[in-house]
Amino acid sequence: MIDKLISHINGICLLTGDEIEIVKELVREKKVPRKQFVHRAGEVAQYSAFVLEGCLRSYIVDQNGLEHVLQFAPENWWISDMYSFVKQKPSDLNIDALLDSNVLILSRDCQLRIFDRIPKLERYFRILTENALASSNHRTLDYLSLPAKVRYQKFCDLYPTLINTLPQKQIASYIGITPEFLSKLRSERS
Amino acid sequence: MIDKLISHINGICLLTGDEIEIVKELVREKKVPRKQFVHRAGEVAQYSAFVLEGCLRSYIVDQNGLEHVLQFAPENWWISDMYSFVKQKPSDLNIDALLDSNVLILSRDCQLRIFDRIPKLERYFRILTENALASSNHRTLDYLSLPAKVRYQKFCDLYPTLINTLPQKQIASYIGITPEFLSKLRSERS
DNA sequence: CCTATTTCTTAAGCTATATTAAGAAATAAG
DNA sequence: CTTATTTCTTAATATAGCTTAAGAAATAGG
Repeated sequence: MIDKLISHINGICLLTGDEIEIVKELVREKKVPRKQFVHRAGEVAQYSAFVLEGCLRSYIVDQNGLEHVLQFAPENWWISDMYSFVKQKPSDLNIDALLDSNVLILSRDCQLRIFDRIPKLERYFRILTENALASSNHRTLDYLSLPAKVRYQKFCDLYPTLINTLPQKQIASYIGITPEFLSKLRSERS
Repeated sequence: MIDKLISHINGICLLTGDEIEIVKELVREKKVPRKQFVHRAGEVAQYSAFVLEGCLRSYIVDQNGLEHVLQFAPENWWISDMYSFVKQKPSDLNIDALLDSNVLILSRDCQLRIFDRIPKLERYFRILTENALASSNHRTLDYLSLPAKVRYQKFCDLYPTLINTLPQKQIASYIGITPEFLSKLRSERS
Protein backbone atom coordinates (compact mmCIF):
# COMPACT_ATOMS: atom_id res chain seq x y z
CA MET A 1 0.00 0.00 0.00
CA ILE A 2 2.75 2.41 0.93
CA ASP A 3 4.03 1.96 -2.61
CA LYS A 4 1.23 4.21 -3.75
CA LEU A 5 3.01 7.09 -2.06
CA ILE A 6 6.37 6.09 -3.51
CA SER A 7 4.87 6.02 -7.00
CA HIS A 8 3.34 9.39 -6.41
CA ILE A 9 6.66 10.88 -5.36
CA ASN A 10 8.48 9.19 -8.22
CA GLY A 11 6.04 10.81 -10.61
CA ILE A 12 7.56 14.13 -9.55
CA CYS A 13 11.16 13.37 -8.61
CA LEU A 14 12.87 9.97 -8.73
CA LEU A 15 13.94 8.45 -5.43
CA THR A 16 16.90 6.08 -4.94
CA GLY A 17 16.39 2.78 -3.12
CA ASP A 18 17.86 4.22 0.07
CA GLU A 19 15.60 7.23 -0.08
CA ILE A 20 12.57 5.01 -0.52
CA GLU A 21 13.50 3.16 2.68
CA ILE A 22 13.78 6.42 4.59
CA VAL A 23 10.37 7.57 3.39
CA LYS A 24 8.84 4.26 4.40
CA GLU A 25 10.13 4.71 7.93
CA LEU A 26 8.76 8.21 8.29
CA VAL A 27 5.10 7.64 7.49
CA ARG A 28 2.63 5.51 9.38
CA GLU A 29 -0.38 3.73 7.94
CA LYS A 30 -3.72 4.33 9.61
CA LYS A 31 -7.29 3.19 9.07
CA VAL A 32 -9.89 5.94 9.28
CA PRO A 33 -13.49 4.69 9.34
CA ARG A 34 -16.21 6.89 7.86
CA LYS A 35 -16.98 9.94 10.03
CA GLN A 36 -13.84 9.57 12.12
CA PHE A 37 -11.75 12.70 12.54
CA VAL A 38 -8.12 13.03 11.48
CA HIS A 39 -7.93 16.57 12.84
CA ARG A 40 -10.27 18.70 14.94
CA ALA A 41 -10.85 22.47 14.98
CA GLY A 42 -9.08 24.10 17.91
CA GLU A 43 -6.20 21.64 17.96
CA VAL A 44 -2.74 21.95 16.43
CA ALA A 45 -2.45 19.82 13.29
CA GLN A 46 0.14 17.14 13.98
CA TYR A 47 -0.11 15.37 10.66
CA SER A 48 -0.52 15.70 6.97
CA ALA A 49 -2.31 12.69 5.45
CA PHE A 50 -1.86 10.91 2.12
CA VAL A 51 -4.99 8.99 1.13
CA LEU A 52 -4.39 5.39 0.02
CA GLU A 53 -8.05 4.38 -0.12
CA GLY A 54 -11.32 6.16 0.54
CA CYS A 55 -11.86 9.90 0.78
CA LEU A 56 -11.27 12.59 3.39
CA ARG A 57 -12.46 16.18 3.50
CA SER A 58 -11.49 19.37 5.31
CA TYR A 59 -14.20 21.82 6.36
CA ILE A 60 -15.24 24.47 8.84
CA VAL A 61 -18.43 24.77 10.86
CA ASP A 62 -19.69 28.36 10.80
CA GLN A 63 -21.52 30.36 13.47
CA ASN A 64 -24.85 28.98 12.29
CA GLY A 65 -23.64 25.41 12.51
CA LEU A 66 -23.35 25.04 8.72
CA GLU A 67 -20.43 23.12 7.25
CA HIS A 68 -18.29 24.52 4.42
CA VAL A 69 -15.95 22.17 2.58
CA LEU A 70 -12.46 23.42 1.74
CA GLN A 71 -11.04 20.26 0.16
CA PHE A 72 -11.84 16.69 -0.80
CA ALA A 73 -8.98 14.20 -0.78
CA PRO A 74 -9.67 11.01 -2.73
CA GLU A 75 -6.95 8.40 -3.42
CA ASN A 76 -3.45 9.74 -4.00
CA TRP A 77 -4.14 13.17 -2.57
CA TRP A 78 -2.52 14.84 0.39
CA ILE A 79 -4.72 16.67 2.86
CA SER A 80 -3.90 18.77 5.90
CA ASP A 81 -4.87 21.89 7.75
CA MET A 82 -2.07 23.76 5.97
CA TYR A 83 -2.17 26.78 8.26
CA SER A 84 -2.11 24.80 11.48
CA PHE A 85 0.38 22.24 10.17
CA VAL A 86 2.84 24.90 9.02
CA LYS A 87 2.51 27.38 11.88
CA GLN A 88 1.85 24.76 14.55
CA LYS A 89 -1.02 26.85 15.89
CA PRO A 90 -4.66 25.86 16.30
CA SER A 91 -7.10 26.84 13.57
CA ASP A 92 -10.73 26.06 12.82
CA LEU A 93 -10.54 23.36 10.17
CA ASN A 94 -11.83 19.85 10.72
CA ILE A 95 -10.65 16.87 8.71
CA ASP A 96 -12.68 13.67 8.66
CA ALA A 97 -13.43 10.66 6.47
CA LEU A 98 -16.39 10.67 4.09
CA LEU A 99 -15.79 7.00 3.30
CA ASP A 100 -13.97 4.25 5.18
CA SER A 101 -10.39 5.19 4.43
CA ASN A 102 -6.80 4.14 4.72
CA VAL A 103 -4.14 6.83 4.94
CA LEU A 104 -0.46 7.47 5.54
CA ILE A 105 0.31 10.13 8.10
CA LEU A 106 3.42 12.29 8.28
CA SER A 107 4.17 14.64 11.16
CA ARG A 108 5.47 18.16 10.59
CA ASP A 109 8.58 17.29 12.60
CA CYS A 110 9.34 14.33 10.37
CA GLN A 111 8.64 16.38 7.30
CA LEU A 112 11.03 19.16 8.29
CA ARG A 113 13.73 16.68 9.26
CA ILE A 114 13.37 14.83 5.99
CA PHE A 115 13.78 18.09 4.06
CA ASP A 116 17.33 18.33 5.42
CA ARG A 117 18.16 14.69 4.74
CA ILE A 118 16.53 14.44 1.29
CA PRO A 119 16.29 17.81 -0.47
CA LYS A 120 14.47 16.02 -3.26
CA LEU A 121 11.51 15.71 -0.92
CA GLU A 122 11.51 19.39 -0.17
CA ARG A 123 11.25 19.80 -3.93
CA TYR A 124 8.39 17.29 -4.07
CA PHE A 125 6.41 19.21 -1.48
CA ARG A 126 7.30 22.56 -3.01
CA ILE A 127 5.85 21.40 -6.32
CA LEU A 128 2.73 19.97 -4.70
CA THR A 129 2.18 23.23 -2.86
CA GLU A 130 2.69 25.30 -6.00
CA ASN A 131 0.09 23.19 -7.78
CA ALA A 132 -2.31 23.40 -4.87
CA LEU A 133 -1.96 27.19 -4.85
CA ALA A 134 -2.58 27.41 -8.59
CA SER A 135 -5.76 25.31 -8.14
CA SER A 136 -6.87 27.37 -5.20
CA ASN A 137 -6.42 30.56 -7.23
CA HIS A 138 -8.50 29.07 -9.97
CA ARG A 139 -11.26 28.21 -7.52
CA THR A 140 -11.20 31.72 -6.05
CA LEU A 141 -11.57 33.28 -9.48
CA ASP A 142 -14.37 30.90 -10.42
CA TYR A 143 -16.15 31.85 -7.26
CA LEU A 144 -15.74 35.55 -8.00
CA SER A 145 -16.78 35.40 -11.62
CA LEU A 146 -19.13 32.49 -12.31
CA PRO A 147 -22.73 31.67 -11.33
CA ALA A 148 -23.40 28.52 -9.32
CA LYS A 149 -24.56 26.46 -12.29
CA VAL A 150 -21.30 26.94 -14.17
CA ARG A 151 -19.25 26.26 -11.05
CA TYR A 152 -21.15 23.00 -10.68
CA GLN A 153 -20.52 22.03 -14.30
CA LYS A 154 -16.82 22.75 -13.89
CA PHE A 155 -16.72 20.66 -10.74
CA CYS A 156 -18.29 17.75 -12.65
CA ASP A 157 -15.68 18.09 -15.40
CA LEU A 158 -12.79 18.39 -12.98
CA TYR A 159 -13.75 15.67 -10.50
CA PRO A 160 -15.97 13.19 -12.36
CA THR A 161 -15.16 10.45 -9.86
CA LEU A 162 -16.32 12.45 -6.87
CA ILE A 163 -19.69 13.19 -8.44
CA ASN A 164 -20.62 9.55 -8.15
CA THR A 165 -19.06 8.70 -4.82
CA LEU A 166 -19.94 11.69 -2.65
CA PRO A 167 -23.31 12.92 -1.39
CA GLN A 168 -24.53 15.96 -3.34
CA LYS A 169 -24.73 17.78 -0.07
CA GLN A 170 -20.93 17.75 0.18
CA ILE A 171 -20.50 18.95 -3.36
CA ALA A 172 -22.99 21.78 -2.83
CA SER A 173 -20.97 22.82 0.20
CA TYR A 174 -17.74 22.82 -1.81
CA ILE A 175 -19.12 24.95 -4.61
CA GLY A 176 -20.71 27.32 -2.13
CA ILE A 177 -24.46 26.77 -2.45
CA THR A 178 -27.18 25.04 -0.44
CA PRO A 179 -28.08 21.41 -1.24
CA GLU A 180 -31.64 22.57 -2.08
CA PHE A 181 -30.34 24.95 -4.71
CA LEU A 182 -28.00 22.34 -6.19
CA SER A 183 -30.97 20.00 -6.43
CA LYS A 184 -32.83 22.69 -8.36
CA LEU A 185 -29.88 23.32 -10.71
CA ARG A 186 -29.61 19.62 -11.46
CA SER A 187 -33.30 19.32 -12.28
CA GLU A 188 -33.01 22.01 -14.96
CA ARG A 189 -32.16 20.55 -18.34
CA SER A 190 -29.07 21.42 -20.46
CA MET B 1 16.78 48.81 -3.39
CA ILE B 2 17.58 45.19 -4.09
CA ASP B 3 18.49 44.90 -0.43
CA LYS B 4 14.79 44.87 0.33
CA LEU B 5 14.62 41.44 -1.26
CA ILE B 6 17.73 40.24 0.56
CA SER B 7 16.21 41.34 3.88
CA HIS B 8 13.01 39.56 3.00
CA ILE B 9 14.85 36.32 2.26
CA ASN B 10 17.00 36.67 5.37
CA GLY B 11 13.83 36.95 7.41
CA ILE B 12 13.13 33.34 6.40
CA CYS B 13 16.53 31.74 5.87
CA LEU B 14 19.92 33.41 6.30
CA LEU B 15 22.05 33.85 3.19
CA THR B 16 25.87 33.91 3.11
CA GLY B 17 27.67 36.78 1.37
CA ASP B 18 28.28 34.62 -1.70
CA GLU B 19 24.66 33.61 -1.91
CA ILE B 20 23.58 37.23 -1.71
CA GLU B 21 25.77 38.02 -4.72
CA ILE B 22 24.22 35.19 -6.71
CA VAL B 23 20.71 36.39 -5.91
CA LYS B 24 21.62 39.91 -6.96
CA GLU B 25 22.75 38.65 -10.35
CA LEU B 26 19.57 36.69 -10.98
CA VAL B 27 16.95 39.38 -10.54
CA ARG B 28 16.50 42.52 -12.61
CA GLU B 29 15.06 45.81 -11.43
CA LYS B 30 12.24 47.29 -13.46
CA LYS B 31 10.07 50.39 -13.26
CA VAL B 32 6.37 49.76 -13.85
CA PRO B 33 4.29 52.94 -14.25
CA ARG B 34 0.65 52.89 -13.13
CA LYS B 35 -1.57 50.87 -15.49
CA GLN B 36 1.37 49.17 -17.21
CA PHE B 37 1.16 45.40 -17.53
CA VAL B 38 3.70 42.98 -16.11
CA HIS B 39 1.85 40.00 -17.58
CA ARG B 40 -1.06 39.66 -20.00
CA ALA B 41 -3.80 37.00 -20.23
CA GLY B 42 -3.07 34.53 -23.01
CA GLU B 43 0.69 34.73 -22.67
CA VAL B 44 3.06 32.45 -20.79
CA ALA B 45 4.24 34.08 -17.56
CA GLN B 46 7.97 34.63 -17.87
CA TYR B 47 8.49 36.30 -14.53
CA SER B 48 7.58 36.42 -10.92
CA ALA B 49 7.83 39.94 -9.49
CA PHE B 50 8.92 41.20 -6.07
CA VAL B 51 7.51 44.65 -5.34
CA LEU B 52 10.05 47.19 -4.04
CA GLU B 53 7.76 50.22 -4.25
CA GLY B 54 4.17 50.76 -5.33
CA CYS B 55 1.51 48.10 -5.76
CA LEU B 56 0.62 45.52 -8.40
CA ARG B 57 -2.49 43.39 -8.76
CA SER B 58 -3.47 40.20 -10.58
CA TYR B 59 -6.98 39.86 -12.01
CA ILE B 60 -9.13 38.29 -14.68
CA VAL B 61 -11.60 39.92 -17.04
CA ASP B 62 -14.78 37.83 -17.25
CA GLN B 63 -17.16 37.25 -20.18
CA ASN B 64 -19.07 40.43 -19.30
CA GLY B 65 -15.93 42.52 -19.25
CA LEU B 66 -15.89 42.76 -15.45
CA GLU B 67 -12.58 42.57 -13.60
CA HIS B 68 -12.03 40.26 -10.62
CA VAL B 69 -8.96 40.77 -8.45
CA LEU B 70 -7.06 37.70 -7.28
CA GLN B 71 -4.21 39.40 -5.44
CA PHE B 72 -2.77 42.75 -4.44
CA ALA B 73 1.00 43.00 -4.05
CA PRO B 74 2.18 46.01 -2.09
CA GLU B 75 5.83 46.47 -1.00
CA ASN B 76 7.71 43.30 -0.09
CA TRP B 77 5.24 40.95 -1.73
CA TRP B 78 5.82 38.54 -4.56
CA ILE B 79 3.24 38.33 -7.32
CA SER B 80 2.95 36.06 -10.34
CA ASP B 81 0.48 34.10 -12.38
CA MET B 82 1.37 30.97 -10.39
CA TYR B 83 -0.31 28.55 -12.78
CA SER B 84 1.29 29.99 -15.91
CA PHE B 85 4.66 30.55 -14.24
CA VAL B 86 4.86 26.99 -12.94
CA LYS B 87 3.41 25.12 -15.91
CA GLN B 88 4.76 27.51 -18.54
CA LYS B 89 1.38 27.53 -20.24
CA PRO B 90 -0.82 30.52 -21.02
CA SER B 91 -3.64 31.31 -18.61
CA ASP B 92 -6.11 34.15 -18.21
CA LEU B 93 -4.61 36.28 -15.46
CA ASN B 94 -3.44 39.83 -16.01
CA ILE B 95 -0.92 41.57 -13.77
CA ASP B 96 -0.58 45.34 -13.82
CA ALA B 97 0.42 48.25 -11.60
CA LEU B 98 -2.18 50.11 -9.55
CA LEU B 99 0.44 52.70 -8.56
CA ASP B 100 3.74 53.70 -10.12
CA SER B 101 5.92 50.83 -9.04
CA ASN B 102 9.39 49.47 -8.92
CA VAL B 103 9.89 45.72 -8.96
CA LEU B 104 12.47 42.96 -9.20
CA ILE B 105 11.74 40.29 -11.75
CA LEU B 106 12.89 36.69 -11.68
CA SER B 107 12.38 34.27 -14.56
CA ARG B 108 11.19 30.70 -14.00
CA ASP B 109 14.40 29.41 -15.61
CA CYS B 110 16.55 31.39 -13.21
CA GLN B 111 14.43 30.30 -10.32
CA LEU B 112 14.74 26.61 -11.14
CA ARG B 113 18.48 26.91 -11.72
CA ILE B 114 18.94 28.71 -8.45
CA PHE B 115 17.09 25.94 -6.60
CA ASP B 116 19.88 23.56 -7.58
CA ARG B 117 22.68 25.96 -6.68
CA ILE B 118 21.17 27.26 -3.44
CA PRO B 119 18.75 24.81 -1.83
CA LYS B 120 18.11 27.44 0.82
CA LEU B 121 16.20 29.40 -1.80
CA GLU B 122 14.06 26.44 -2.69
CA ARG B 123 13.21 26.41 1.01
CA TYR B 124 12.45 30.14 0.94
CA PHE B 125 10.00 29.73 -1.92
CA ARG B 126 8.50 26.59 -0.42
CA ILE B 127 7.72 28.49 2.75
CA LEU B 128 6.29 31.47 0.86
CA THR B 129 4.08 29.15 -1.15
CA GLU B 130 2.89 27.30 1.96
CA ASN B 131 1.94 30.63 3.52
CA ALA B 132 0.22 31.80 0.37
CA LEU B 133 -1.80 28.58 0.25
CA ALA B 134 -2.82 28.92 3.89
CA SER B 135 -3.99 32.49 3.17
CA SER B 136 -5.81 31.43 0.06
CA ASN B 137 -7.61 28.69 2.00
CA HIS B 138 -8.64 31.24 4.56
CA ARG B 139 -10.03 33.50 1.86
CA THR B 140 -11.96 30.63 0.27
CA LEU B 141 -13.55 29.73 3.59
CA ASP B 142 -14.43 33.36 4.31
CA TYR B 143 -16.06 33.56 0.94
CA LEU B 144 -18.07 30.39 1.58
CA SER B 145 -19.18 31.28 5.08
CA LEU B 146 -19.34 35.04 5.61
CA PRO B 147 -21.56 37.84 4.29
CA ALA B 148 -19.97 40.67 2.32
CA LYS B 149 -19.97 43.11 5.22
CA VAL B 150 -17.89 40.82 7.42
CA ARG B 151 -15.52 40.01 4.57
CA TYR B 152 -14.99 43.74 4.13
CA GLN B 153 -14.30 44.25 7.83
CA LYS B 154 -11.79 41.42 7.81
CA PHE B 155 -10.10 42.91 4.76
CA CYS B 156 -9.78 46.24 6.60
CA ASP B 157 -8.22 44.49 9.60
CA LEU B 158 -5.86 42.40 7.49
CA TYR B 159 -4.70 45.06 5.03
CA PRO B 160 -5.15 48.44 6.73
CA THR B 161 -2.57 50.04 4.45
CA LEU B 162 -4.38 49.04 1.28
CA ILE B 163 -7.65 50.55 2.45
CA ASN B 164 -6.14 54.01 2.21
CA THR B 165 -4.03 53.60 -0.90
CA LEU B 166 -6.30 51.69 -3.26
CA PRO B 167 -9.58 52.72 -4.92
CA GLN B 168 -12.58 51.12 -3.23
CA LYS B 169 -13.49 49.67 -6.58
CA GLN B 170 -10.46 47.40 -6.42
CA ILE B 171 -11.23 46.30 -2.90
CA ALA B 172 -14.84 45.55 -3.81
CA SER B 173 -13.56 43.40 -6.65
CA TYR B 174 -11.23 41.50 -4.30
CA ILE B 175 -13.94 40.74 -1.74
CA GLY B 176 -16.35 39.75 -4.48
CA ILE B 177 -18.98 42.48 -4.54
CA THR B 178 -19.85 45.44 -6.76
CA PRO B 179 -18.45 48.89 -5.91
CA GLU B 180 -22.04 50.15 -5.50
CA PHE B 181 -22.76 47.55 -2.88
CA LEU B 182 -19.50 48.26 -1.03
CA SER B 183 -20.45 51.91 -1.00
CA LYS B 184 -23.77 50.97 0.58
CA LEU B 185 -22.10 48.75 3.20
CA ARG B 186 -19.72 51.55 4.13
CA SER B 187 -22.56 54.03 4.58
CA GLU B 188 -24.26 51.79 7.16
CA ARG B 189 -23.15 52.59 10.68
CA SER B 190 -21.40 50.16 13.09
C1' DC C 1 -4.32 75.65 -13.00
C1' DC C 2 -7.79 73.32 -16.02
C1' DT C 3 -10.11 69.62 -18.12
C1' DA C 4 -10.87 64.76 -18.82
C1' DT C 5 -11.20 60.71 -16.57
C1' DT C 6 -12.00 57.89 -12.93
C1' DT C 7 -14.17 56.95 -8.67
C1' DC C 8 -17.85 57.27 -5.32
C1' DT C 9 -22.61 57.71 -3.86
C1' DT C 10 -27.55 57.07 -3.80
C1' DA C 11 -31.68 54.91 -5.02
C1' DA C 12 -35.17 52.13 -7.49
C1' DG C 13 -36.09 47.78 -9.28
C1' DC C 14 -34.46 43.08 -10.13
C1' DT C 15 -32.45 38.25 -9.70
C1' DA C 16 -29.74 34.55 -8.01
C1' DT C 17 -29.61 32.11 -4.24
C1' DA C 18 -31.11 31.24 0.75
C1' DT C 19 -34.61 29.66 4.04
C1' DT C 20 -38.14 26.91 5.64
C1' DA C 21 -40.85 22.99 5.52
C1' DA C 22 -42.30 18.53 4.52
C1' DG C 23 -42.49 14.33 2.08
C1' DA C 24 -39.83 10.74 -0.73
C1' DA C 25 -35.87 8.11 -1.56
C1' DA C 26 -31.74 6.08 -0.36
C1' DT C 27 -28.51 4.31 2.81
C1' DA C 28 -26.62 2.67 7.21
C1' DA C 29 -26.70 -0.16 11.03
C1' DG C 30 -28.73 -3.16 14.20
C1' DC D 1 -35.00 -7.86 6.97
C1' DT D 2 -36.29 -3.73 9.58
C1' DT D 3 -35.94 0.60 11.39
C1' DA D 4 -33.45 4.86 12.05
C1' DT D 5 -30.83 8.10 9.84
C1' DT D 6 -29.28 10.64 6.22
C1' DT D 7 -29.93 12.51 1.76
C1' DC D 8 -32.63 14.37 -1.99
C1' DT D 9 -36.49 16.83 -4.00
C1' DT D 10 -40.01 20.30 -4.56
C1' DA D 11 -42.12 24.55 -3.70
C1' DA D 12 -43.35 28.86 -1.45
C1' DT D 13 -41.40 32.82 0.51
C1' DA D 14 -37.56 35.87 1.73
C1' DT D 15 -33.23 38.46 1.06
C1' DA D 16 -28.41 39.69 -0.03
C1' DG D 17 -26.35 41.56 -3.40
C1' DC D 18 -26.71 43.04 -8.59
C1' DT D 19 -28.05 46.31 -12.32
C1' DT D 20 -28.92 50.55 -14.10
C1' DA D 21 -28.66 55.32 -14.03
C1' DA D 22 -27.16 59.74 -13.00
C1' DG D 23 -25.04 63.25 -10.42
C1' DA D 24 -21.09 64.51 -7.20
C1' DA D 25 -16.49 64.16 -5.80
C1' DA D 26 -11.87 63.16 -6.43
C1' DT D 27 -7.83 62.50 -9.11
C1' DA D 28 -4.65 62.34 -13.07
C1' DG D 29 -2.16 64.45 -16.35
C1' DG D 30 -1.45 67.87 -19.63
